Amino acid sequence: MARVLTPQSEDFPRWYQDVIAKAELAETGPVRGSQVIRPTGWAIWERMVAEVDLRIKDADAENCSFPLLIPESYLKREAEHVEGFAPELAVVTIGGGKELEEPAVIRPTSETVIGEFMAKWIQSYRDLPLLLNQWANVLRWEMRTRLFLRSAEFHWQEGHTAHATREDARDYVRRILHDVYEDFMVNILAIPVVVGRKTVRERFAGATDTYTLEGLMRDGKALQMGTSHELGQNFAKAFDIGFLGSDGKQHHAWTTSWGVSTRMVGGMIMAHGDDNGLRVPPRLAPVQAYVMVVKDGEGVSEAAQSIHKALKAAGVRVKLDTRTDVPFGRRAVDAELRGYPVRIELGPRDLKEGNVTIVRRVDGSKAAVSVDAAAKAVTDALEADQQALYDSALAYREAHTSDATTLAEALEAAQDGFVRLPWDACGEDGETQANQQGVSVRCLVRADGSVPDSGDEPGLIAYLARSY
RNA sequence: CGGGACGUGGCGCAGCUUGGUAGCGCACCCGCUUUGGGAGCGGGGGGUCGCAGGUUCAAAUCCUGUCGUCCCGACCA
Repeated sequence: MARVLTPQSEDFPRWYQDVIAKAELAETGPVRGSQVIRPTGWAIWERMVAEVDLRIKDADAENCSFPLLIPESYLKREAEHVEGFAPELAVVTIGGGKELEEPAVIRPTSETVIGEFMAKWIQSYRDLPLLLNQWANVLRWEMRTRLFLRSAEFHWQEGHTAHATREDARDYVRRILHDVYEDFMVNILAIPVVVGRKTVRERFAGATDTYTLEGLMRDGKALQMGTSHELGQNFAKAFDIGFLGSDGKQHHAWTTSWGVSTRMVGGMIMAHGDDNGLRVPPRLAPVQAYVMVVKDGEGVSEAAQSIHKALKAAGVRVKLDTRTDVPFGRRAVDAELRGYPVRIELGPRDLKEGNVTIVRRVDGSKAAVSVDAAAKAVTDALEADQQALYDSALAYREAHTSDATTLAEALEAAQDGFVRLPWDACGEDGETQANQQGVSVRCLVRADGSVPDSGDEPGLIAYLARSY
């Protein structure tokens, strides 16, 4: 078999770029840091959107749309927020050929505009909670960019909510963290995640508490797959989001924000991909089954049509390929690069025996199955391989997670995956030292693995790793 | 922002040292033969060499300026 991609073991970043190019997922745009997402890549993102959106709605948040441009003055109202974002803002100063009275910032995130409007819409405790979400693109002028993982412009969903009490805000942030994000990542993306709390240093600009979901990529580096923040009353005070309580007194609301982005596409690629290309988890895959006519003749295309129909009827997302003028090898390699979970090959040779060949992307296995049993075999394979991908990602993570008792030990082990180190043995000074060596504290968890309410709880465990 | 490199058909590159008006691989188009792991042969289309200026009879090649991109570092939900 001809070598299509740079092997992961030879040069992982190169492999990553190769897959994205060869599978035609995306390429860089004309302006620095911008990216063009091609149909194959966008289809994967659309599936992510569909699944995450379902869960967001189950959490009772409603979708809406806020403007791309934000008055510059809004950003300045929350001190830490401006400080955090100022260096990466793009600002519009001219409109219609005239200098604008007030420059408009292209949104890097929308806490500020949404806060402004929440203030208008909330009068009473009866208006709370207010649960909003928007699917949007945002812009951050990043110094160094990589397709999907860190692009200047990227697509995401950003949820913004306001609550009457701190407890309610906290509960909601946790609900999003677990019921929306963790559930999606584990059950659809098939990526195990460490769910925890960010240290003060890694906290979102303007938040009081930041939570994260960290995945481990196949090169031993961690990737933040999503975050959820408690903003306390910081934004409520800056934007005057107030309400009259049942006690007849005026209060500031407690707000939250949370998001996942196109970065997850990069995470899916790096958590599951192998030297033959993508391995897209079946439940996520825009194309789950790829029906391929190997060669014409002897009723082959009729059989292909009927299998295509049967699979569709069984609820499988299926693509039919009858391009017999394109060589077999090219089509097989393309299907593997794109990570279609199951390929059904039909040719006169198999059909003579009443069979088709079923090829599974996860383990590369090939099996002859009778035409009648094909649909069932495909749905069974999809289910089994969803689990198989999760199991292998979990096994990889377990094999690349170690325990350390001292910082020095941890820094050594962090060269190849996660290290668990008692937070007491690390601390903020240790975190600074780790950062200097390219290692960061990804998050803090309790000894039982649950998410801490505060960074000051005794007995916390820090997860350290190199990261994207 | 500090250090390094590079801009030549769609992509990847050679040519530049020793100026003479552009070449290779892939991709693309046509034809025939092929098709169970990126097919073979033959034919063909497409670039004025990032941009501007200069030297020269003559510039992709030399000089100056300029713009852009990439890599390393710093920076970074």
